[in-house]
Amino acid sequence: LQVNKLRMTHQRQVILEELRAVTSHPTADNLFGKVRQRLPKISLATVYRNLELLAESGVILKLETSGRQKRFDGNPRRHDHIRCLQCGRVADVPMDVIGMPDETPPDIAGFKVLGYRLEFEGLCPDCRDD
Amino acid sequence: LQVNKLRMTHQRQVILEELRAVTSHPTADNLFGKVRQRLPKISLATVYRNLELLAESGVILKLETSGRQKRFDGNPRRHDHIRCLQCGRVADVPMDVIGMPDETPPDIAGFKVLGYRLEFEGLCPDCRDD
DNA sequence: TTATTTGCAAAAACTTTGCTGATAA
DNA sequence: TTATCAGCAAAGTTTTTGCAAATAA
Repeated sequence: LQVNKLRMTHQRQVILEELRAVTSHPTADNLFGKVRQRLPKISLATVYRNLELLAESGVILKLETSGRQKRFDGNPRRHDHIRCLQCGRVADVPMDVIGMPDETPPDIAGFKVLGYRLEFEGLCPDCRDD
Repeated sequence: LQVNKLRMTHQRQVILEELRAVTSHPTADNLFGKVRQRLPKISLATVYRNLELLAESGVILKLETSGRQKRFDGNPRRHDHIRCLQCGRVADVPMDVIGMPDETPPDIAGFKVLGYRLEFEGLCPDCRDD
């Protein structure tokens, strides 16, 4: 990677690998659990710090979803998510599904608009009953 | 109000009034500060509990915005928000500004789609520099 | 009268931080 | 060699909960 001033430590490497190995948008704690299987001595603080740094560097994505804990995505490209109202699970929205404002106004309510965050909500395959 | 099984206690009344008196989308703690000026003995727990109950009843809106603390809106009608990346301030997006697809697909990635949350981000009038 | 609600205090849940020894480059 | 990083432990921040007394209906 070598982004910014980031050193590629073993821990950082493993965290990144584990995050990229799943599409479940894990929380810091989820990831801690996985990483710990490979690095039993790693601390939760290291996981938090690395996720934060990697997100700042644009290597990964920090999802500011609804719900208690933040979730992380190994794919830093801009894309939307859908969250299960029942179990909290998060999935990617295929990028061709929706058409967001192609012409987002440059100003809204006096704000200079820089972007937007679109999060769908619904019931995941396991939780939907129909 | 008399929604659900909710009793209209004095505290609940004041919390609701204070929330409706502003358009700043206050956090529970913000509101606690305002309410406390009228009810010095009220506890933060009461504010949290009431906001939760009022949101469940659909009387107010609980915004699951990005950022640390949740914010509340006295207006329960569906509308979008814009958040300042600098100071965290939240404002309403006038409802005619954007055109979200009214024909949201009923299914995305196997999920049954029930709704969506759209949050713009940018710089508020005080924080923008241009 | 009684199911809700309150205040208080404590706990829980999640995240950040200070410090010291370790290490990638 | 040295700026960055790790582990540990402690603290910080936000939210939730248990309980006994108070109260709206």
